[in-house]
Amino acid sequence: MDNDSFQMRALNLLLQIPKGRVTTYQELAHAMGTRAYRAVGTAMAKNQFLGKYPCYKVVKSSGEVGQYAGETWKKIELLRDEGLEIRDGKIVDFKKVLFRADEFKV
DNA sequence: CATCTGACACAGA
DNA sequence: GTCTGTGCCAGAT
Repeated sequence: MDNDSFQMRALNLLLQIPKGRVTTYQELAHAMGTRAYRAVGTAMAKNQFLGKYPCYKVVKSSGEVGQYAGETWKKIELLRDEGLEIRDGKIVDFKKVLFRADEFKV
């Protein structure tokens, strides 16, 4: 199915993130039961099903937006469309909009 | 099988 | 709070 690879599992979890909320590579990996936060980012970079999966909702644990297909500005614009406030590349009230690992559906 | 890479995270200064 | 170095995992070479 669409859930047989590490990458697909990560992308699938993105669909659970409500509008106006974001998650981090760390939390996302933790929700998958692994510590491969590096691999999560790498997986996204190799395959972005932009439009299919909201990969722009995945940011760094520090609250910075992070990279996005070499066009970080676009990631920021998309996040702003979600209603998020971004200040100098960092999400305002980051903790408020953060979708924690334990919030993901079991 | 060995080595490098990367949309990251954490510890130390 | 910042900056630098090291560790991490899965996939690619």
